[in-house]
Amino acid sequence: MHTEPPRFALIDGNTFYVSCERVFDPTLRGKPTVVLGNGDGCCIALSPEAKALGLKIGTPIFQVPKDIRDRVQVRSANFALYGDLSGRIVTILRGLFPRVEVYSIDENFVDVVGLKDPFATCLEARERILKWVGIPCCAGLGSTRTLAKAGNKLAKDQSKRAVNAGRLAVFHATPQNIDALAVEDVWGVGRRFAARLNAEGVKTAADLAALPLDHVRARYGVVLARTATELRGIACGDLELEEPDRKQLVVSRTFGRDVVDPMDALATFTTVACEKLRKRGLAAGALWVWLDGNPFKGDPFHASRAVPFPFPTQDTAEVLRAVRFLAKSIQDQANRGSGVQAYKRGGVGLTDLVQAQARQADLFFGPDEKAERTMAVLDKINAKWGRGTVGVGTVGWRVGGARPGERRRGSRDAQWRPELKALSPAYTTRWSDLLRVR
DNA sequence: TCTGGGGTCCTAGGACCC
DNA sequence: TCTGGGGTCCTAGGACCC
Repeated sequence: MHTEPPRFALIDGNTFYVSCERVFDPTLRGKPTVVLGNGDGCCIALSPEAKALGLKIGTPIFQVPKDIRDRVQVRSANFALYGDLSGRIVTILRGLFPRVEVYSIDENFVDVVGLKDPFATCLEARERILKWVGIPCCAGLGSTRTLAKAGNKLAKDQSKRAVNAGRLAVFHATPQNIDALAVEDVWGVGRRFAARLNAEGVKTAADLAALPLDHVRARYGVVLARTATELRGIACGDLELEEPDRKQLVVSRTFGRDVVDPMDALATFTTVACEKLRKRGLAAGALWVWLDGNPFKGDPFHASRAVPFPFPTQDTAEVLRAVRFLAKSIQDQANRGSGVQAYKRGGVGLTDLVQAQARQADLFFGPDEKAERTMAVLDKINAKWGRGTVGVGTVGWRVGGARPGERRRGSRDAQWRPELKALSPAYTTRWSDLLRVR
């Protein structure tokens, strides 16, 4: 076991989505608050007060007893807002630390090597983020990223319910002080591994670190062996400063109700997927499309189709043609029996992604340059005037830019778009939603 | 005739993350 | 009535090739 000075810190926002909602709606502070996922379905974020009422992440809100539901504040997920606040936090961290790895929407790893007092700098980061963005954070320090993660969790535990968390919001984890951390709370240990580890008497992070590495390797694989090694203070990975290129890109949704004609939904997913693709400078070598029945009504229907493109493409129109073809094939198969199949979920996946610049044209196939220039213009217009201002084909467009949950009356997309009843304004990313100060 | 053995690619499933 | 979405990596087994 080594006790090294900290090399990394993990800084993250406490119950991030809830905290974001509270920045612009202070009436939520101190009240049990939940943020719901797509279609106002499941709880995806809970304030501590909501957790205290017994609510759990992932629970469908309609299953929560009414007397409890009446006591919680509910918001629909507002990812435009969360993403924007997340970016502001990253900017603050870049001003304090030499290297920052954006790990997720609410977590950042930073490099603390060479800082005079890493603990104090983490406290400073916490202060600035609280004051300038309004989000309370915790920080974990460690000589490996896994230990920094562990420290973050321990900081959360020890600062819970403290009115002014202060120094308690930062914790330096070492191989010697992680016995209070349950093994299921270790980064890299999920439900399955936790159950198996518990069964062999491994209850804490310290127990896992003490397990012989070849045993971990043989029973659980190389990934968990790395985790165990990192808990001992031996780093197996550094910060990842460059986001690696995506290998696949998926857009899928549960529909607001069962729909018989899923094409409008799939066309919308295709449009969004291709926009993301071009934004990243990638092209898709293959496509897959899938449709599901409603498992909650006992319909296990699932079918998918895939097709490669002759040449990796960025062209929404080309992808859309292929999506229509595959969807029709699924529907034909589904309707061959008795009755008409209805769908509750569907998705579009782009795979075999490559850098668009690096595509090799051959004698027979190359990029459709005219189509791709058209797409570039389309992206520019949508960037300026809002997503969905212009598009390809018959997708349900909306002038001025649509937000999730906004329906066009009488349009076909009203069939599948879930209605969001409690979406907060896009305070920071939409001029018309700016807060007014009287 | 020799029916072995090693390499590679693909896919499906399982595990994890947020 | 209402049931989240988007990723990665590893491994085992089969197909295929030489």
